[in-house]
Amino acid sequence: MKVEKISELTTNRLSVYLRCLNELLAEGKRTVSSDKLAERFHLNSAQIRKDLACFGEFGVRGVGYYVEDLRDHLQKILGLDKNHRVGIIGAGRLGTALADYYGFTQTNFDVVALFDNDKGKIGQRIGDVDVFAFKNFAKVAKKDKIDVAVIAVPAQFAQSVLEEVTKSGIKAVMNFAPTPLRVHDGVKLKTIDLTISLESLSYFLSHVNNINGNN
Amino acid sequence: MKVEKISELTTNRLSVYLRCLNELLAEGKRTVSSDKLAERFHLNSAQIRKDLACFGEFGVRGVGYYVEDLRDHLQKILGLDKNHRVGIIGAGRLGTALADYYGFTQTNFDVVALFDNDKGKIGQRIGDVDVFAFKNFAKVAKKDKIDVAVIAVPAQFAQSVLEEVTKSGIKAVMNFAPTPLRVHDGVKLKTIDLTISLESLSYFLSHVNNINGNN
DNA sequence: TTCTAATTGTGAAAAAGGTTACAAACAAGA
DNA sequence: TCTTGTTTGTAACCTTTTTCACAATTAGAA
Repeated sequence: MKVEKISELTTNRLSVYLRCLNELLAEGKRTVSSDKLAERFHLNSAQIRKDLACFGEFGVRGVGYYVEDLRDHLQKILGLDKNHRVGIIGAGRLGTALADYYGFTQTNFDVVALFDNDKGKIGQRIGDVDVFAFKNFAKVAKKDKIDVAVIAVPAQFAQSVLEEVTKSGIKAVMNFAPTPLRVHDGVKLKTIDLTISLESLSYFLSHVNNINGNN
Repeated sequence: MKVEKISELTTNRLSVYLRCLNELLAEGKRTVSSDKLAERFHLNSAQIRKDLACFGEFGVRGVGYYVEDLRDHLQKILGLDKNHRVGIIGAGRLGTALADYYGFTQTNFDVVALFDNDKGKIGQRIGDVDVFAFKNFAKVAKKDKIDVAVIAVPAQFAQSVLEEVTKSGIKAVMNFAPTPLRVHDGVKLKTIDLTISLESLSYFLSHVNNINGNN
């Protein structure tokens, strides 16, 4: 087992493995080999084994992995054994769509508050979630124990929102504003830039030759 | 200039460069060197030059790049000189949020139709866009010249939606369902999996030590 | 107990991606 | 025209990521 720095590519795959294991578990499978996993979900078996090896020896040679056992380990490794409390900044279409995104409600992420500057939105209730004034972020975040912030505001406000959020002690931020942001050390930022994805897709559309399938 | 296969990492960066150039253009800058570009937008100058070199020689030694000229080239390379017509499948919260996503309206992507199976939604108008029955996708896609499909349906339906969409001749698909999909050759699929991003974020939250800032 | 078949964990090779460093090219001033 | 200073385009190098290949380990059958 290596204690080195784990790359984001690896953690992304861990999430995929977890999903696969849950599926197998739902089918009542008790054990699975890295080969079977790889074949069924179109992954690479050596990579699965290597990724897992970063965190310990979970398999049994000659047998494979115990599905439930490995699932539990992965959940723990990914920090999904604890609940996370999410605050979304920006109560526009995207923000409110995210507020009841299946993935949030599905896993251990509870959206507990929306924030906005628009007086018309503050005080409203969207789904199960109240909209607060963003200027009260720190206060609400503390009271509601928010540990993940989602930025869903226009690009020009994103950096200052991030600063504010960071100041209040949040360590994990997901950014949907199509702009790169600077973060302080110790804060993890993940940006999902739809503009980049779209434009990149457009590239492949006008170069249909060089396409190699997936992703 | 190399005609090799261009990686997605490169096309993603091209989109970033384009954004930077537009910003410089708005400020009235006529030329820019790769060094200045890199410094200002926190990129790497050699990488910029290398990425551009895949498509031609756009710079002038001793001078740099002509901002407007390079912008136009990048737009062309990314296929953003033509308009794209987007159909979104799934008129739920996410689908409708995407329908008036700024990035779509902003760039050359027009959302021209939403599709759903829900009788209550079919025939409605959301923003500027009509909701059609998904079973009529091929027909509407042809009539409205849709060339990009966005999948915003629950994971269990995503694969069959993709098949249907592919059958109607669409070559570029963006998938928001948190599940990997299989595509036929010649179709470009880009999946944005929020569950993976969230769970990966969760990992870094419970391992706050190993954090190295950005992305 | 010994043998066989399966499967892990991992070092070594290969591929992909990113950075450094510099010759070649050009602009502008002497 | 020649010289100086700048900046590109790219070859060489380095790093990271992925894949290959196999010794080590285990379960179960003989």
